[in-house]
Amino acid sequence: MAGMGKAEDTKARIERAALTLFVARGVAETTTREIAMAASIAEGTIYRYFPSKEQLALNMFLGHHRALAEALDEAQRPHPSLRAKTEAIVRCYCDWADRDWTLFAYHLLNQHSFLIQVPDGTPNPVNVVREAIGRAMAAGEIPKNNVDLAAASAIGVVLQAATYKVYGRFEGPLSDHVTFFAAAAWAVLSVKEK
Amino acid sequence: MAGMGKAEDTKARIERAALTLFVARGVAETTTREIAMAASIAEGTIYRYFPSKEQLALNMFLGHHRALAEALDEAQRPHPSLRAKTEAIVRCYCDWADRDWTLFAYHLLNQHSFLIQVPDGTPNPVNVVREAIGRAMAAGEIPKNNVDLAAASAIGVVLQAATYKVYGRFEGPLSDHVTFFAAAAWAVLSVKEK
DNA sequence: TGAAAAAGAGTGATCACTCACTTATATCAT
DNA sequence: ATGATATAAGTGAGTGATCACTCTTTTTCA
Repeated sequence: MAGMGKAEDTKARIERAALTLFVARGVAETTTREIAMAASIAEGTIYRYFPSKEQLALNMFLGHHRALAEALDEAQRPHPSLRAKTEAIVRCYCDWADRDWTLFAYHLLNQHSFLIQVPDGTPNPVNVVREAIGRAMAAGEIPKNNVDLAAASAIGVVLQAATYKVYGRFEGPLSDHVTFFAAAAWAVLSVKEK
Repeated sequence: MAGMGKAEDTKARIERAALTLFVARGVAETTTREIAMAASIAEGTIYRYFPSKEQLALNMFLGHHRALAEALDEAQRPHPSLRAKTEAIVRCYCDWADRDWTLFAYHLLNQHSFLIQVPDGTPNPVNVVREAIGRAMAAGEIPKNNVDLAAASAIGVVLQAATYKVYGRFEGPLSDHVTFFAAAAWAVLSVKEK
């Protein structure tokens, strides 16, 4: 932990311990005592850095949510075509998953509990994809379908595979399959509804 | 509730109340007192029908899980080609979702907590799809890719759309989009990896 | 030596579950 | 039919355990 003060180190240890336990056992099922033990600190120390267990859980979710959205947006922006954007987004997403799998899995498995608490105006991974698709439909690059439906199905191609990796249905880095995911997502987007 | 004894009616009321609350607030966040109030019975009555809150939650999950798997298997069996099986499976799945949306949403949102507790040998929705895809690959009907990966991505096309309906990203019955889902899933399966 | 950080016993609230009891319903002898 | 009795269904106050969070004390270190 180079260049990290003692306090910041403690805070990071708390977050990492909480993250691991949240993924393994669920947020509600993880106690503050367990977090403290896993982080090798006292229970009270958690509250020097976070006002509550809920805020600790929410902060980590929102941090990753926003950062991922910004990364995806930067990845797709330079490319002119949706086909190229698709590949760039998929690659960026898989890289994020592989870089910090625990954080990624936490974000993936707890969307339903935190998504409603995302403040308005926060960069949003789904919106990045949705808007790129919407523009491509308007430009006639792909068939004009229901945008939300197309976005959901295309995202699902990658997201469900990631979910099954969380469940242990297969191993190895997600990035190994970037080409397949991109081709599959593109195939979905090319389908003409009805 | 035709042909339902008083006891069975009470049991059904408990299950329905629990289901609604579990979907709206989460299993861990729902108290037995709330379930009792919503079902218009006393808290103690829950324990005449279920040994614990956990078993109540697990029973409902497993019941739907097994029944869905059997329905999907019956839906795909008569069809010879994977293309036809795909359409049949997608249609069956969407019908189940539309028929009892609360139960469906409960199953969808709580897979990660219950999937590890599914007894070996239980009919499994994912396996039905996986095996159909595996046979089609062996028969040369579709390109020979990683079976788990192909299954995950194809399933994701429908499942993620269903998830976004839970989140309120769009409305109306899932069945309205059966043709699109089937075409999109088929497009994914037709992609040649690498 | 003073302020920041960490400790960990303590606290009040919550919650799943129990249990002694009441009420409703079914069974059956007269 | 009627009353007696057995069984099932339902009740809700009570209980013990748990847990997030607090507070006073102790340690660390600049």
